[in-house]
Amino acid sequence: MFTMIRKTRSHRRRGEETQIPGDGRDARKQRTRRALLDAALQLLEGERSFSSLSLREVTKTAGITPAAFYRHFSGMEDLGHALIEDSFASLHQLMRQAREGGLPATHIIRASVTTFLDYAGAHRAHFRFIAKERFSGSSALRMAIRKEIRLWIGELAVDLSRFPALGRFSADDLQVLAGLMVHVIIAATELLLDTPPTDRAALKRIYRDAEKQMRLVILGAAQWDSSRSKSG
Amino acid sequence: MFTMIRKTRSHRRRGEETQIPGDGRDARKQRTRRALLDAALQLLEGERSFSSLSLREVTKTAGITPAAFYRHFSGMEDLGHALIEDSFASLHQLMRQAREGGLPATHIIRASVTTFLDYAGAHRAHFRFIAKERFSGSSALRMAIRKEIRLWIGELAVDLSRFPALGRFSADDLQVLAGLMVHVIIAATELLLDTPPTDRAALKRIYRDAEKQMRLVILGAAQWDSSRSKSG
DNA sequence: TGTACATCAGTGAACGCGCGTTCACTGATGTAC
DNA sequence: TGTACATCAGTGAACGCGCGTTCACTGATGTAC
Repeated sequence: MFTMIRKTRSHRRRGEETQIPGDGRDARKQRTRRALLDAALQLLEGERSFSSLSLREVTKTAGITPAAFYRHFSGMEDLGHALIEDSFASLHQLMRQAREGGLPATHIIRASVTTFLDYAGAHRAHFRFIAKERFSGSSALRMAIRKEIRLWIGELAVDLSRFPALGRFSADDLQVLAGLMVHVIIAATELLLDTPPTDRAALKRIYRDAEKQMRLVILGAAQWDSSRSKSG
Repeated sequence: MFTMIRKTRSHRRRGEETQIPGDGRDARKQRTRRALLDAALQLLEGERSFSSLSLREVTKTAGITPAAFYRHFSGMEDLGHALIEDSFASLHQLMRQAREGGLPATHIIRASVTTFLDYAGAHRAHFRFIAKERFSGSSALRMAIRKEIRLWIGELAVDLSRFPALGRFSADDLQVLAGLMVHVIIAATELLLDTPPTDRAALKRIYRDAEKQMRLVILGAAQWDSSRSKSG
């Protein structure tokens, strides 16, 4: 009841000039939450896997006491799910940009591969977390990640269906094709994350090989005939 | 000096009829070592990742005291490396069989995919361990796994070079093609490991889709021209 | 505007627990002769 | 073959440590009037 009223942000009606903007109780809390997420990502940058992180070291890294953790998350599993949301929000943003901004019709393969790998390189911590937890996380975490990847494949399949050249593809086979493309990108991303950003030559090779593989897949797609495939 | 002499297995010269075969001190030790490896694999069957296993629970599962662990491994990291050896020995055996036994010239794609996925399904514990540690293991473990995968891709590239149809491929591009094929198989294997062996329909779909992807890749390869590719 | 009260993010101490590693030991197995 | 001695896989107790979680608390921020 009264908590509802409390939530209406009526503070900062006065003294606005002396108060640091966004430094209310809510803002502070959000900042601490962010600090916890960032602390976990930071600890994951190295060798460690999420399941080996302790609640105490995350709070220590974030600069709060262990008990305060529970003001934000019910436990480490909860924080893990928040990290997945965080990481895929990153990916969704990229997809939206690519769809709205529109990639060049020519060199569309190179542009797609480059766009994605650049983005992954710029969000290493998030993508590294996803790569690590995709197989070794808890069942719930793994399922959440797989759901997001399936979603991604589905969206790509829809995008692909708009290409006249792929008219011969059944809906089923479009999913298979999209799955293959996404896995080429995932494999390249995983390679990218294991390469120091300073090793320009290695990075270049990863980009080039991913592009070649994508081109090879598309060459195959151009020859594909769903009616000749067993269940397409 | 004398330890060399000791190692010559001169025991069981007498009393052979009462002694259980293979029950000497060495044999017992090997059996305990095996029990430790199996205990770790068993604990990894579920949600757990290797880095979250404790030395104590591995020894408990294996039925020995924690201190006895050190008679076999210097620590958990050491046991991890033994598990990788163990797991890839499994894979090498399959590769040798496939190369010697020879796959049918017709339906070779289906046969390859089926052979591999059947094998992975029959060695779930080993392949699950590899899938989990490929990204979330310690740096040394990850490197060991990547080395094995690179080796596998290299061997496949050599096998592929023998196909006259792939004559137009540069050595570089053969590696890229082999890499793509191996990744199709890895992606399917990872999907397989997350599917209960009882779900026949889901398994069938994984086999079918992997086969389609492989066919698509080969269709693309047939159209490929290395001389038209930037650096091939 | 000023005051009295409510909220609640973060504190610090405490708890019982499983951890990795060490150590002196036991007793079955193996070796020398 | 029998005996005396050596080896060493496995034991069980002990250690100090970081863990997750709980609790009563503090004090800055927010609200009511």
